[in-house]
Amino acid sequence: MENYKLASVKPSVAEFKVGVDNVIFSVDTQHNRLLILLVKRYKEPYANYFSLPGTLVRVGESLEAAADRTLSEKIEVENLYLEQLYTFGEPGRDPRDQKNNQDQRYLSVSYFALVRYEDTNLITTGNRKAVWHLLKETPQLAFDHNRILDYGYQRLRNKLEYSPIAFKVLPEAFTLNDLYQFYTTVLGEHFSDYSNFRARLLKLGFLTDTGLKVSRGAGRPATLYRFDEDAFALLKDKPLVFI
Amino acid sequence: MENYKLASVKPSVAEFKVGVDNVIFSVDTQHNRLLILLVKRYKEPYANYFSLPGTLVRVGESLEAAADRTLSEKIEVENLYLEQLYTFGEPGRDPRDQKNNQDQRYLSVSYFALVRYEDTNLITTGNRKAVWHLLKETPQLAFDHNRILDYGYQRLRNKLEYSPIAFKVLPEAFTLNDLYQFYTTVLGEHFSDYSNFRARLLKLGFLTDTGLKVSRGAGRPATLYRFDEDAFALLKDKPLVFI
DNA sequence: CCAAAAGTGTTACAAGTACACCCATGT
DNA sequence: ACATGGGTGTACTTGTAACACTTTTGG
Repeated sequence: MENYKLASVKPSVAEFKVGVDNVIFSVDTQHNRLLILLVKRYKEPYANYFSLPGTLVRVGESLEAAADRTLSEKIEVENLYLEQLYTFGEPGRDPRDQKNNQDQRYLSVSYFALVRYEDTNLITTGNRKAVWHLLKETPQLAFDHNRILDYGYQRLRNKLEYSPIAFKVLPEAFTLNDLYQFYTTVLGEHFSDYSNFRARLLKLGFLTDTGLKVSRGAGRPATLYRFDEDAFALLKDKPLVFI
Repeated sequence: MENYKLASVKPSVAEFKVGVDNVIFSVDTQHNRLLILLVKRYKEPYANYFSLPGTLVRVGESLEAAADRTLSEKIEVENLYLEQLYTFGEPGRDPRDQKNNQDQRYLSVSYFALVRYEDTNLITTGNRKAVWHLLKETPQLAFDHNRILDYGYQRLRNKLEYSPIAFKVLPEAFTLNDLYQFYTTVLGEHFSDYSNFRARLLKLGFLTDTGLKVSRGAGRPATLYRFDEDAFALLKDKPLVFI
């Protein structure tokens, strides 16, 4: 209302560039390590800091396409899960906001991704090569990326408990122990008793026995299971907790 | 990589205006009606269509501040819950994307709000006055706002099941029936047996008896309860389902 | 034969579901 | 007194948590 009294004080609309920043997780099941993809910045601001892989959205490009592009520029991966995370946009979150142009703002739409570690191929050419980092040893990141990462990690844990994203990222055939290790590395050692985890998962009925067995050194060979999309679809309405 | 071969084909970064669109819900407990706040557009594009209340983010303004501003321009409300919903930004989602300027994009960061119906005061001056609509009878909205609304409604239902937002929006003192009605109008008639709902809520221990009773016509007077923040804080880690 | 890994079973308890029933008030 | 809305109790089923146990392999 009061904005229209004087044309000269009518507040002006901000101009934005929109960045997409990706929180890309991967689980190295062999070594029980939860990994996060980071890139080292080579120019200001925050030169020599690590940051989340990101890019500015281009003309004619959708947000998700920008997220996908970042992924494919850094790693070659076939199997992944991708979803939007959160949008950060306070004035001043990017130092470039202040610099030359008072009206130029930078907004970050963050995306969350979980990729299959085994068939991930890091692209090491170019001057912004990406590397896997242990999540536990994440350094101080550029911009507000530590905050974005925290948010992404929270989402990862929630998603794992309430939806079947693990199966997008495990091998086609996997043992129940593989699955358990996967959950353990993300959610921590004591998220559930193995025996109860087994029982719950098998009772749900969307894991089908492939008939194949795999032997890992000594001990009884493990049954290989496969995720059955169709069987899962039948229960998609009900809670489904893996705790 | 290939972007650097020819400077002339280097893809260019898009310029954005950022809009904030609000999905504002309110529950009229007296009449068991779930309401959504809409405004009628008076100019192109989509003149005379209803749309979600929104605004463009101004210089120096945060996203959440813009959401708050929209709320306070349309309604006067003291008690509310507000959180970010999702960001929509495909090229072409706003007809203005194409129009004059090929590079100008419009991005929408949507916010979800739940406000207390009783102390809400619609501002009816100005040419974009807001009105409550029955959610069930939502008309076709401008832009992609029906999609945003659907997304917001989903979030409302989830939030109600897993977090105590209802108490931000109910009167200070309320009966268990008020609470039950609230849940019923949002989640549908058969979301839970009243007796079991009562038992579950009371067992959780964050509803404290005010000692006051209220009589609604015939029948036994109902106990007024109050939400105890501190008692609730103690259980904030564990699931908490109101189903 | 024994250690290691996989897989099964048991038991005690907590929570969820569907009811039937009792209580306090206005007319 | 009885209809009306508020509130309690119970019996049954299901889920959870902790743990002991059996099976099948390699060395």
